[in-house]
Amino acid sequence: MTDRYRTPTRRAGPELVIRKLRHFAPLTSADENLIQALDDWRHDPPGVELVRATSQAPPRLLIAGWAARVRWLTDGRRQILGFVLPGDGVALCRRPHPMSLCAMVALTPVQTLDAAALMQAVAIGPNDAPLSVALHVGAALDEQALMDQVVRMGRMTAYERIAHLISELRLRMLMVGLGAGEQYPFPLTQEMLADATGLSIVHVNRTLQQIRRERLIDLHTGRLLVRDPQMLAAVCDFKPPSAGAWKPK
Amino acid sequence: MTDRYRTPTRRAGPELVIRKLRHFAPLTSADENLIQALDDWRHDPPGVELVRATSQAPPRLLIAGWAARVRWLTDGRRQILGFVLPGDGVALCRRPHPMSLCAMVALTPVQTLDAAALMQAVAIGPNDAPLSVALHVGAALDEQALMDQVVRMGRMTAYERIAHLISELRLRMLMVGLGAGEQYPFPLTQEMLADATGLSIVHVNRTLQQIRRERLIDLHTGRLLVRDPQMLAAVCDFKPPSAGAWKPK
DNA sequence: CGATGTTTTGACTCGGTTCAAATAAGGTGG
DNA sequence: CCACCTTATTTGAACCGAGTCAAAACATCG
Repeated sequence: MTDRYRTPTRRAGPELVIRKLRHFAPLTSADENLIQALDDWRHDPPGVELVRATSQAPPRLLIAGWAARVRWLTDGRRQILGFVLPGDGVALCRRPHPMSLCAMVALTPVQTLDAAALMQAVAIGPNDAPLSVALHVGAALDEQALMDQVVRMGRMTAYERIAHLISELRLRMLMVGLGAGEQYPFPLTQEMLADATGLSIVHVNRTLQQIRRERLIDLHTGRLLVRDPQMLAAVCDFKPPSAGAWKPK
Repeated sequence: MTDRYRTPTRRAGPELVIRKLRHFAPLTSADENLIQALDDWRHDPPGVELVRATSQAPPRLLIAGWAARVRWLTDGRRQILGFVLPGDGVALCRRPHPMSLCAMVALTPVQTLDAAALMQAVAIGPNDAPLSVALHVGAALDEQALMDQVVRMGRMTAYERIAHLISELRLRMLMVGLGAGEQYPFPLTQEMLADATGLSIVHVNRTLQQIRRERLIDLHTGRLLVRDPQMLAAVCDFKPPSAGAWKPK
């Protein structure tokens, strides 16, 4: 695999996180400095279990590369519960609890940053401090995403599921400032999409072709071009997480 | 509808909650008294929105009757995200956040109890107080249930989905002491089961018949008899929420 | 250049949906 | 207690969305 997903420099990485959290609360410059100052980097190759389902993992931030939250059935079937994008947390849960709720696996080469100092600061400060609020809103959005995942697989057609998932990923990338001009990095294989949408690989392939044929998206070699974001959202009843949760720019 | 689901007396209701939380942490008698002392009751008929998706609701405890967390697509399709059983929380989320994440609807006549005093006590006390821990574990289990829901609909057959869902509900009822001798209240219609499992009503019906034919369960007029809990769990790879989260009796 | 993983295509099958109608169960009012 | 209404369950038959199997075409990388 190329190092296409390892691009962020020392400064650009934390910048992603700040950009995301600023959507949720007006960070103080102290907050931003705190995030900029994180420096315990770590690189992992694809396939690595960043979080094990059974044990508790230390909190980190994903700075570059993609990961997925995953569950396996004993017979080998795999279900992806959600994707983890740059700027998202890894084991950032604030519940004081010995068990992490599911495994997280790197899908590409991945860079993470230790976030213990961040969580420490939040734990000490008041519950309504901007940083704390921002993290809570982020956690709420994660939960919303999990609910969207349920609705997709419970009540949507293959076509809608994929359009909806892509709409979600697009919005999340937009929020952290990844991609420009409706062009985004998209390192997912069709197998990963299948495991995330509850479809077979073959059917994902055919459905993608249909969406492409209808000129809603373009998808080649790790790059996604969303030709018609509005139509893409319309065909699958995609609605950005409800008003009030965060204010888009 | 009968008043089959309105049975708990003034004392038996809170008892359910205590029984549940005791699985998660050794409550102090002060904790238990606090719960017993809650007394702002409320009764609602089936169909009532206990929580609206858009606004924030005050925290309550469900004491009698069943509810469901629900999402609607604009064309009317409905998805049930999970069921809420006696002893469970209603809007018990501890995130200080203006948005509730999805609607909750009463499926039967329902009794709830105001839990503001409970949340207040927890907010004041330390984070590792037993009561606080218990609520956190409860929240973690809720999240696990949501993940199970994803796996069911993403990667399981109709037969497995229903067996798995019933296994989950059985375990949760066991935990609060509802039902005895493998016989449990079961107020769900096949339409509700369909909306929860992502299947059609007709197919739920046929699948239930198959499970009955195989003598795993018996299901009549609001009562569930689990004839073979182990086999029921085995056929769908059901595993109780991972060890450490709570210790079954 | 071969080796490996990913995407694509075709043909066939099947699990689950849909539509429509019959039957059963509960709830209500006389 | 019966007649009636409504809602829930059950059945049958036709259909279709998505899965499976197998092989070909592409990419990417060492």
